Amino acid sequence: MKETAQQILDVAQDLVRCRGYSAFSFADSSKQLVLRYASILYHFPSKRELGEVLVKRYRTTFGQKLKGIELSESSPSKRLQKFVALYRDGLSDRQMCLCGMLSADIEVLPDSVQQEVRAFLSEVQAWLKDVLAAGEAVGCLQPRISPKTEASLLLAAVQGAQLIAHAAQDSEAAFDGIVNQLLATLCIDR
Amino acid sequence: MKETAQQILDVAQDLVRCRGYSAFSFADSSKQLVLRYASILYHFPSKRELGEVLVKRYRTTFGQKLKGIELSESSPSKRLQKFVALYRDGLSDRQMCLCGMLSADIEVLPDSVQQEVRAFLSEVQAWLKDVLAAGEAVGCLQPRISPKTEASLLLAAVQGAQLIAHAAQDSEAAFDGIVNQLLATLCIDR
DNA sequence: GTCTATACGAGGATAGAC
DNA sequence: GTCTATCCTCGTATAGAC
Repeated sequence: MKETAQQILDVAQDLVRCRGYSAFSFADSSKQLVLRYASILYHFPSKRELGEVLVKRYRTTFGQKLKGIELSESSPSKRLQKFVALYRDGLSDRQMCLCGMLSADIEVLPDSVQQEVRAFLSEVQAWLKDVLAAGEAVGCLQPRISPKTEASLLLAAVQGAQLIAHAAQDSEAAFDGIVNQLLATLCIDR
Repeated sequence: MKETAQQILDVAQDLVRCRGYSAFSFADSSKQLVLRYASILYHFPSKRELGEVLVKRYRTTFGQKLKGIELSESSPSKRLQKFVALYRDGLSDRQMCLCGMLSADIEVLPDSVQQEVRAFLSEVQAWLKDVLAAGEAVGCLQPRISPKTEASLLLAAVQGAQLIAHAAQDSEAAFDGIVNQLLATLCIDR
C-alpha cells in the first residue's frame, strides 16, 4: 500500500484508539497530517472503508506480534507475560487496543467493520488458548477448567484492565496493578 | 426530580449504554419520547449537564443495588455471584454498564462527567474489596495477594467480560462463559 | 495525488410564541 | 413545559481545477 495511505491509517488509528470511532473524524485526521480533507477521501472514499482497512491492518500487525512472541519465547508463562506487555503499549498516549475500543462502539460500526473486530477477538482468544494449554501441559501455568474458557476470561481481563486504565488518571499504574495480580494468579513460576 | 426529566434520563441511559456517549444525541432521544428536541433542552440545558446528572443517578442506583445485595445475602461468595449477575442486566438489549461504556469514551467527556465515572469505579472497587476480604476471612473465597488489587482485577474482568460480550453476536452466552470461569477461580464453595 | 469550493445532513443550542 | 423556527458548527461526501 502507498505511503500516504499508511500515514492516514496511522493517524486514524491513534485517534480511534484514543477517542473511539464515533468521535473520530476525517477532519481531525487532516489537521494532524499535511493533507487536506479531500485528499484523505481520495485514499479512503468513506469512513466505512477506512475503518475496514484499519482493522484489517491492525489484525495483521497484531498477529505478527504474536508470532514474534512465539519466536522469542518458548516458555508459555513468559509468552503470557509478553502478551500482557503488548497491551501496555499506547497506554501512555491514552490509547486502548483498537478492537477493545471498537467493541464498545460495535453498535455504530458498519457490518464489515464489526466482522473484522470479532475476527480479531477470536484470533487472539485462539492464540491464548494454545498458550494456556501448553502452559498447563508443561506445568508453569495454573490448570483451570478448560484452556478455552480460561482464554476468554484472560482476554476479557486484559481488555477490561485496559478499559479501567483508560478511565484512570494514571493509566499505566492502574493497568500494572490489575495485570500483576492477574499474572500472579495464573503463573506458577513467578 | 420531575417525571419528564426521569424519562429523558431513562432513554438517554439506554442509548448511551448501547452506543456510547459520542454517538448519543438529543435528537435520537426525542424520537423515542413524546417530546420535542427543545423540550429536552428545557430539562437539560446541555449535553454536559445531562451527562453529569445521568452518571450521578446511575451511581446512586447502582449503590442501592449493592446495598440490596448486602441485605439479601450474607455469604461473600453469594454476594459476588449476585454482583456478577448485576452486570448481566441489559446485555440482552445490547447495553453495557454505563460507566464501562463511558470509560471507553473518557477522552471526549466533559471533566465533570469524567470525575463521576471515576468515582463510580472507585466505589464499586471498594465494595468488592470488602466482599473479598470478608470472603477470605470466612474461607469461602480464594485468598490471593490482597483484597484491594484482587478487587481491581475482578472489576476489570467483569467490565472486560461485558465489553467482549457487547461485541459478540450472542452477548449473554459470551458473558456467561467468561463469568462462570471467573467465579470458578474465585469461589471455593461451588 | 492534492487542492478549493461546495452541497448536504446531523447535532448542539437559542429565541420567542403558546 | 412544550412547541416551532432558526442559527451555527461540524462531519461526510462530491465536483472539478491544477
